[in-house]
Amino acid sequence: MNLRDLSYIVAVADQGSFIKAARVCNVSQPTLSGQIKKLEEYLGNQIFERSTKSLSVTKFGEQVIEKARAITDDADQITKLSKENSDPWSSPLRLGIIPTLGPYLIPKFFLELKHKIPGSKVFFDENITENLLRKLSSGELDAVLLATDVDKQKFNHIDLFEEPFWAAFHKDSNLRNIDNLRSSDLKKERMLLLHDGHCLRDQALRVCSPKDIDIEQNLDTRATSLETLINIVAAGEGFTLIPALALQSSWTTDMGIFVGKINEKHASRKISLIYRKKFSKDKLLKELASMIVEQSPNTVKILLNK
Amino acid sequence: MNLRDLSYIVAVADQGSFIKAARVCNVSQPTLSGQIKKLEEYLGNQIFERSTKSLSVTKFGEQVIEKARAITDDADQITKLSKENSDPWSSPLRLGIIPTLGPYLIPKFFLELKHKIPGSKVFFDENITENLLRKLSSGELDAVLLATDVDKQKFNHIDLFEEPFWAAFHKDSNLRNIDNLRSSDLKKERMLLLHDGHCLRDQALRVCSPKDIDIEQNLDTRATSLETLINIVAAGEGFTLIPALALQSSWTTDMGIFVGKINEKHASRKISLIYRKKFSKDKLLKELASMIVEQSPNTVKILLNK
DNA sequence: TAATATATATAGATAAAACCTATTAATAAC
DNA sequence: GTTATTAATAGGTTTTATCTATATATATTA
Repeated sequence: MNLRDLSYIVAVADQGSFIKAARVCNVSQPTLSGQIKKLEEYLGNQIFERSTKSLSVTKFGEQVIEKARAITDDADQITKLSKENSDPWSSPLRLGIIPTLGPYLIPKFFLELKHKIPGSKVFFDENITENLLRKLSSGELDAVLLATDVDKQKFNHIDLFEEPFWAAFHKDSNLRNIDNLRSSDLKKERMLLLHDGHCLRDQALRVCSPKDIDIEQNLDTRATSLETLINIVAAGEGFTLIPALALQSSWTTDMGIFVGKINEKHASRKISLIYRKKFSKDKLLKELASMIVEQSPNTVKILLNK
Repeated sequence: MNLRDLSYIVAVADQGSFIKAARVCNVSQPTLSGQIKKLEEYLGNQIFERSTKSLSVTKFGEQVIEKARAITDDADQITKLSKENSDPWSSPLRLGIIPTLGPYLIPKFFLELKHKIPGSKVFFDENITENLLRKLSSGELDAVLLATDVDKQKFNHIDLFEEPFWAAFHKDSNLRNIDNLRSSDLKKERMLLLHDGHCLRDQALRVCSPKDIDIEQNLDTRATSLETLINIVAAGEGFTLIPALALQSSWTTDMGIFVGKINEKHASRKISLIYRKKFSKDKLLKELASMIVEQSPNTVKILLNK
């Protein structure tokens, strides 16, 4: 049995003639007759009763043709699906992003994307790195925006920019008096951290491991968001590291918090777009990547310019 | 696109591996890979994202596989249909029969048929010859039982038996005194006839055209059934011709009607089973024909014995 | 770091099938 | 009897599916 054969019998049923059906199917009449004969032999039953001057459908043929119509219709739907899908934006891009980046980066490019590509749709999943990579591997997500290097064998990556860390501290902190802030200055202060799993936690610890934090005994702070950290800083409990994009001027104006950029090369994190090596819509991701870089502030546009 | 290709992608989706799917489909792995690749190229979109150590289905692939499952399921149904249909009695035999034969012949073979072939089903259509032949041509009926010769070029026929005509007359009729009844005897009496279209009407007129009937002016009787005719005979209005199978002994015992066989060769009609030349279940009809002959009384079993 | 095992892709050859043209057969209409 | 129409048959060509053998890529193991 064969999709083509089924379309042949549907055509004969519709046209009431082998010759006409052959024309509709763009084949010669002997081809059509032969294929239908073979199908009937394969099925062991006649579909048509034919003579030179009359053609009728057997009871069995009626049942077969009904199914054949369903099949050819579904096959047409597959063709239609593939036409629709040849627009890479026909289905939403499923994009994962870490929580310390999502709320600050998404507003910078999302409106522009909607504007430049009106049909574009993005489904965002804000989650910690580990979960995002698992979902990326399983195909639940199409791409993820991370601040962590990943296995270059397993995934492709487009580096977007280098995001510097800033220190955020209380107005009464000693740090306020330091002009050119360095990580060594921070080691004297108490550092506030996010929960396990947040890559920013590890990044902050890599930049500096200050006093008063006994990582081994898990006695450090474990906030679930940058906002919470800032609130603790505002309460005078310590300082924290903030990635550049998350900085808000209102912290200084309303909350008595001062911020200072850490002037060291390693005091930053690299933001990359990660996707599966065989992901078919990689072209779309390259577009997205350049749009994100374009819409990002100059302070972070480092990587792609060099 | 191809039914086989669709079953390949369904197998890969089910097995989660090209190699395993190839085993399930009884083809080599390169064959399966090649065909799926071709299908993806034809559709212009990836169905699977594959590497040597992981396999996932694209969003597009999910939609295609859903349709592919529907298609392969329907294809299986066609195979199932053809298996069911290879029993010729899987669908009812649609059998036409003329009204002057149906009520008397059907009881003679129907129970025996049910007994010998338990799965057999017959759908009867009792109608006049013209309608039956129209339905036979169009395929609405599979075969018809007629007392009329038909175009041997167009239809096949199995002759069953020769059914003699009897005269049925009132006990006071002059015919009662005739020992060896002949058609010439009947011409002196008034003959009662069925409506136009009933073949028995024409057959009766062929046997004898008695007095008191002005066929041209349509002044003859036009009953719609043999029962009605018999009632008119019982009322003493004339005589009628009755085909042998329709004779009832109660007519004489309860209604004062006498019957006599017309001892002439042409005073009979031939009952045949007619079907389209290309009808695929002709074997089944031959079975049915011999069963009818077998179950018919000896008085009519003439044709098949010679 | 190399060796092994596993999965998919590629290459080239072979076998199967679908297809075409030309012709025949059957039937209906003239 | 001739012509027109429709389906079936015959024989040859092209296309396609399939196979085996091999290459490539990636985990796992030694």
